[in-house]
Amino acid sequence: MAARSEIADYFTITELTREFGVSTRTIRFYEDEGLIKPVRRGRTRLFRPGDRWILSLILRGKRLGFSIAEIREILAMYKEPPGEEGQLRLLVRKVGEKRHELEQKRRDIDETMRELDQVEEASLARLAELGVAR
Amino acid sequence: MAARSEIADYFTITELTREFGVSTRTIRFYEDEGLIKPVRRGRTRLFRPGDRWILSLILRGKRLGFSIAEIREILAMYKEPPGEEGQLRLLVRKVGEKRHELEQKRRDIDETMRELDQVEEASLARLAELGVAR
DNA sequence: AGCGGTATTTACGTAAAAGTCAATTCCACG
DNA sequence: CGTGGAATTGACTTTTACGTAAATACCGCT
Repeated sequence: MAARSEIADYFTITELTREFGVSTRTIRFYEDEGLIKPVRRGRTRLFRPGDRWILSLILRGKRLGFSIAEIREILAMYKEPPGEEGQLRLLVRKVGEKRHELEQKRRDIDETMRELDQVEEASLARLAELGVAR
Repeated sequence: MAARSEIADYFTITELTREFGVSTRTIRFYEDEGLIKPVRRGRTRLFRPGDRWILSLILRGKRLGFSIAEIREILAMYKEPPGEEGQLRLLVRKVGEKRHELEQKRRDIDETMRELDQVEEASLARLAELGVAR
C-alpha cells in the first residue's frame, strides 16, 4: 500500500501529482518559489490539507492566466488580515483591483462564448443543409 | 496630422499600439506568427478594421490566459465554416471543448470572487473594530 | 538637398515556468 | 543485508512571448 502515507492527514508528492495532473517538478518549483511549504520527514515532503488547498489555488490561478507573481499576491491576501489600519485599507484596495481584473475576464469569457455560439450555429446550419441535400 | 493615415479605413501600427497599449514588437510578433496579415504600402503595414478586430481578439485571449497556439486555434474557428461534413463535425466538437474550458474558467473566477469577498469582509470588520476602539 | 520623425528588418537577449537528466538517498521487504 | 522502487537534489535545457538595439529606409517639409 504505497499509495497512502501511513500517518493520516499527510499527502505524498506523488499523490498530489496524480490528483492534480502536474509533475513533481512543478510542485517543487512552487515550493522553491515559496508558495507551498510542506513539512519534511527526513528529506521527503509531507503535504498537509492546507498545502493541498494552496496547490489547488495555484493551479486555479494558472488556469485564469495569472503569473506566479500574481498568484503569490493573491495568496498573500488570504493570510490573516493585518492589524494595522493602513495595511488593512491597502488590502481592501488590492481586493478591489483583483475583482476588477476578474470582472474583465468574465466579460472576455462572455464575449468569447457568444462568438463560439455563432460559430456553432453556422456550422449546424451548414450541416443541416448537407443533411437535407443528401 | 501624423496621427491618422491619409487613406481612411487604415490604421498605422502606432495607432494600434496606442489604442491597445501594446508595443510595435508585439504586433509584429503576432504577424510573424501568422495571426494578423496587414496589407503593405511599400514596406509599411496598413491595418484594416478586420486586422484591428483580430488584434483585439488576440489580446482578449491573452487576458484569459490562452497561449498563442490556442489563440491561433480559436481564430481558425472564426473562418467561414468548412464545406465538408467531417470538418464541420470536428469544428462543432472543438467549439464544445473550448466552451468547457471557458466554463471552467468561469467557475474559477466565481470561486476566487467568493474568496475575495471573504477577505474584504474580514478586513472591513477589522477596520470597524479599529474605528470603534479609537 | 537635407532633416526629423516614424517604420522596418535582423538578430540577439531574457524572464517565466517548467522539462529533463544524472547522481544520490532512503526505506521496506524478502 | 542488499536490492528495487520512490523521493530528492542540482544542473542544464527548452519553450513561449516578447524586449531591445543597430542599421537602414521612407516620407513630408522647408
